[in-house]
Amino acid sequence: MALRTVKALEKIPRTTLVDEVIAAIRGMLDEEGWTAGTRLPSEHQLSIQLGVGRSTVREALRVLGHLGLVQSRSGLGTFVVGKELAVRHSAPDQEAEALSQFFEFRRATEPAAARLAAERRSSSALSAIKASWQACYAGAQNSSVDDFAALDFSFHISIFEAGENQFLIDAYRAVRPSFIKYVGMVLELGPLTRMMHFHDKLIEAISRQDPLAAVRAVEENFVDTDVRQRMMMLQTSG
Amino acid sequence: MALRTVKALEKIPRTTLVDEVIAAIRGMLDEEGWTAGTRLPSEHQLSIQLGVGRSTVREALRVLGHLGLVQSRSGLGTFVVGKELAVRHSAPDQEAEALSQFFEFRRATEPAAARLAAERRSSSALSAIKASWQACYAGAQNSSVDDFAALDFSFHISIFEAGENQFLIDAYRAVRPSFIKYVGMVLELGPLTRMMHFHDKLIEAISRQDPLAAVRAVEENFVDTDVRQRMMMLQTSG
DNA sequence: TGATGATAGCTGTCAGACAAGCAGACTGCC
DNA sequence: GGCAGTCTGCTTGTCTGACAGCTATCATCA
Repeated sequence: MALRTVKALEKIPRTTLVDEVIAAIRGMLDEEGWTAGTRLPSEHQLSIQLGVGRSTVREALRVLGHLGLVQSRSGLGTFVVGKELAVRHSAPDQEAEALSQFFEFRRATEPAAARLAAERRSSSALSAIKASWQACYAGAQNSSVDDFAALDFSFHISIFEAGENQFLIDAYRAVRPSFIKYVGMVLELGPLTRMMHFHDKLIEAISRQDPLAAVRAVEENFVDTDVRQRMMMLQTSG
Repeated sequence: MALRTVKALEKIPRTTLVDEVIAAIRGMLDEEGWTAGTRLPSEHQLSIQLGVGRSTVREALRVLGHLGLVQSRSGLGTFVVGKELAVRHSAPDQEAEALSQFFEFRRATEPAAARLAAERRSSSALSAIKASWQACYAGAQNSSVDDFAALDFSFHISIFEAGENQFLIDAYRAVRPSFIKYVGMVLELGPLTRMMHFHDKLIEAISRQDPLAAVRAVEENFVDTDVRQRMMMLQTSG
């Protein structure tokens, strides 16, 4: 179980300009008191305001549009669809809060996916799950934490794919970056053995098409995972 | 309950070029046998191949990147992250399948959101829920089906917001277009009365911070909603 | 052999251009 | 006065060309 905690030269953040603009506009939605229906500044104005090119603003707005936050209408402008969460509470341990929310999200979606997978899995989907699991298992020997988390994600998404629900698949795939980040964090605490066991049970349940057992396997994986507490441990130890 | 089924001039499709490119590339991921790690054609090549400008391709790839389907790396290219579902089964009634999947998705996410909302709702979040519900109720009198569906979505997303889980909020918001489409379809079958009742029970549960009752209310709303069967009715009646 | 530097192709970003959509003002007619 | 049609200015949608910065590859040289 030699997970190299390599932190290669402490990983320069290197985010893209578009992502920064996305974050900036999300921030505006929070703070400017814009309610649903408000018109945003035009792309041109935004590009000046933020000091970037119009194409950069467009790519950002396109993503926000697909997230359902804004809606662009040709000739009219871009409008706020929903309002963001007013205040991100508990600013001090924002990371811990996000981590906790992330596991809540998994807990909400994974049991449903496991059930669907057990109900519908084709034989090829089952092979895909097993293959991902093989790669995951092999990766535990000699991968960096992040690489292993990526393999673990592949395993989980393969279960969603076996469930054949495009909405759930899309929703889960969208959290891939968070998965890698947070699972990587938690992994350093070393709950690998239990996770391995859980994977085996889950695959077996899906394999014999037993939805109840699949759901149970997933839910057991979350039991006594008080993430916030772990986060504290991580913070004090690191 | 005068939902005008207006179908104003049967609604010209009018999709944007970027969305077509997104669909085209998703199709490629399906059919070209690209596995995770495969490099896509360069943006320049894609723009030629699809007969559009490079910025259009870029906006599409940016969205696909945020969906977690591809990943662009500066200087290297764009790579497939996960593989799409191999074959969308049951091509004949694809709409019915999507509708069914959509309600599966709601069923997976809404109970979790209801529970969180009941646990954490701030008083302002509760006001927001009640306000959305007022608008929704009023809209039932004199809105088009689509407008009403949009109001209903606002109501539901306000519950997610009260739950204060950014991952769930994002996931739910992303299905807004589908919500409006499919809820609009189902509404024409007229289960409005029951829905109204459900909304009342849910708000009450959240209001008195009773997670179990909130979850129960949401789940009752899905009981005996055999969506596929309804879809058939819709098809034969329309 | 091994380090070094040039190179070619890629994404990231920008600026400028034009088409098309839309609301509101404006004009001319009845 | 009322109204239909037109004009105008602003907006998004799309395309093009340009350049910077990144990276793997490969030839070059010590």
